[in-house]
Amino acid sequence: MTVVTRFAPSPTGFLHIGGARTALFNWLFAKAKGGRFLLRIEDTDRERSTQDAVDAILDGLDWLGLSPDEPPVYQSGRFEAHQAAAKTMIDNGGAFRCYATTEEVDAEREAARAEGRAFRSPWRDRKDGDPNAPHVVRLRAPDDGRISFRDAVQGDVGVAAKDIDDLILLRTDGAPTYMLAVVVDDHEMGVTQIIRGDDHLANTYRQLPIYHALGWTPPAFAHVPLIHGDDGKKLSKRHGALGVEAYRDMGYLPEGVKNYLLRLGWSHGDAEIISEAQAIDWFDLDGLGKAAARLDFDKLGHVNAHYMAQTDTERLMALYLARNPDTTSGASARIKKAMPVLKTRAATLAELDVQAKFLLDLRPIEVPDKLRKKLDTEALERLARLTVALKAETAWSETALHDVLTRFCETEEIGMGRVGPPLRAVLTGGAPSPDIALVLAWLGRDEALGRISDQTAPVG
RNA sequence: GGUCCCUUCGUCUAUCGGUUAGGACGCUAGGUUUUCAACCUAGAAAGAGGGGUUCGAUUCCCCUAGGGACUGCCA
Repeated sequence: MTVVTRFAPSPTGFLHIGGARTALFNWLFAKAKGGRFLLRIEDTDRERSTQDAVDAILDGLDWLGLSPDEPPVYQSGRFEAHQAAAKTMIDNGGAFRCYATTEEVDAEREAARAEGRAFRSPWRDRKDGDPNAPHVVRLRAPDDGRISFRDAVQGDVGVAAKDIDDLILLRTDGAPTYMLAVVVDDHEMGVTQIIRGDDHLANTYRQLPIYHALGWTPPAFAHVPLIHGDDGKKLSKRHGALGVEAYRDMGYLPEGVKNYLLRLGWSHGDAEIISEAQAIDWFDLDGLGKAAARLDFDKLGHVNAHYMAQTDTERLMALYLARNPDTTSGASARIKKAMPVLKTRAATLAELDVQAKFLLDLRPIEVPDKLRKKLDTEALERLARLTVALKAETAWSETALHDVLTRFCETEEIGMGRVGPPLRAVLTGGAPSPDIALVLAWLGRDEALGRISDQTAPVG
C-alpha cells in the first residue's frame, strides 16, 4: 500500500512554526516512503476561517518547499460526505439524534464532571424524538471496554471507553464538526499515516469509535510533541509562535529553517547538518522524541549560517536586492564581488545587510569621533600615494593592495595595528568588515581613494 | 475535578541493562588577529525525587513532584 500523509491546518491564522514542523514531518515521511503528501484545509468553522489565512498557509508551505502533491482539499466542500457518514452511523446505531437543550446539556455535563465520568446524552437510548425538530447528531460512545492503539511516537496508549463522551458529529445546522470531518476526510483521501501534534492524542480516542462505527480501518497514528517557547511554556507570539513568513523576514533561509525544525524533536545519531536528500533518506518515525522541545534561536542562527555560506552568490544577490531594493548598481556590483566572503560572516540575510553596509554609497564616510581622534591624515595620504602604481582597476587587487600595505608598514616602521584601525575607520566608518586589503579591493580604486581623500582633504 | 501524555548538560539530543553518559548550540579560557565575525584548541555543564526488579539500572515497573494535552454546536 502506498503511503499517504497529510497536513491539515485550520485557516484561522498564519502557518506558525509548529505547523510548519508538522508539515515537514508529513512531507518527509511521504517522500521517504515514496508516497504522497496531501494538504487539507480544515475550514468547517466558517466564522473563523479566512481566505487570507489560506493564502498565508499556502505561501508558507511554498516558501519552505513543502507544497502538497495534489491540489488542497477544502473540508467545507465535503459536507455531503460528512453528512452521509453521520446518516450511516445513525442507521447502524453508532450515532443518535440529541434534542437536549443547552441548559439540559450543561446540567448533565456538570453532573458528569462532579461524578468524575464523561458526558453522556440523555437521548442516547431514546427513540421518541422528532427528526424534524432541531437537534444535533452525537456519537454513541462505547459503553465499556478500552479504546487503545499503538502510536508510532507515544507507544501503546489507551483509555477506558467510559471516559469518552457523546461528542457532537453534526451541529444543529447540519454542519459537521471537526471530529467527524477528519475521520471521513482522512479515510476518503486514503490517508495511511497521520502525523500531527500530540494535542490530538486525546482526540484520537474519540475518533477511533467513529472509524469503527463506520466500519473503516483507522490509519496509523504518530503524535508529535508540541514546540514550546524558550521559557518552556506554551508557544506564544512573544517567543516564536510567528508565521513562517516572519522567519523569512528575519532573514532565515528556508533550508536553514527546515534543517533546524527537523532536528527539533527528531534525530539521527549525532547528525546536525542534514541535507534535504539525506533527510528523505533517513527520515523515519523512530527518530521522533516524546517530549516537547523548546525553540532556540541561537541554534537556528547557527544552522542557518551554514546554509548561508553554502548558497551561491547569484541567489544571495537576488535575496539581498529583494530586501534592499534601493541599492544602486555601483553598490550592487561591489557587494556582488564581496559576496563569497560576506556570506561566510552572516548567519542570516539580516546580518548580511549589516555586513554589506560598508559597501554602499556612503561618501562622505562618517567617521565616529572616537576613531577620528586617532586619525593621522598625513600618514593616510602617504599610504594613498603608494597606490599610484595601481592605476588600472585590474591592478587594484587584493594581493597588490596587501603588498602596498606591507610596504607601507615597513617604510613607516610601524605595525599593522597602527595602520589598520584608522584606515578602516576612513574606509568603513567603523562598520564591520573583513580583511582591510579585501575591503580596499572590493571598494574599487576610485571609491577607496575617494573615501580616503574625503577625510584627508583640508577641512575648514 | 477527571482522563491521558511527557521528564538525560541552560537548550536540541545520543544511549535501545554493563559507556570515563557521546555530539551540537550557547557559555568560559586560550590561539589566530587591523575592527567585527569566522576559525582552531581546551574546559565547565545532565539522568527530577523516592521505592522496587536485576549480579548490574539513565535504560524495565510503581509512587511522588513538575510540565503539557483533552474534557466545546473550535480545530
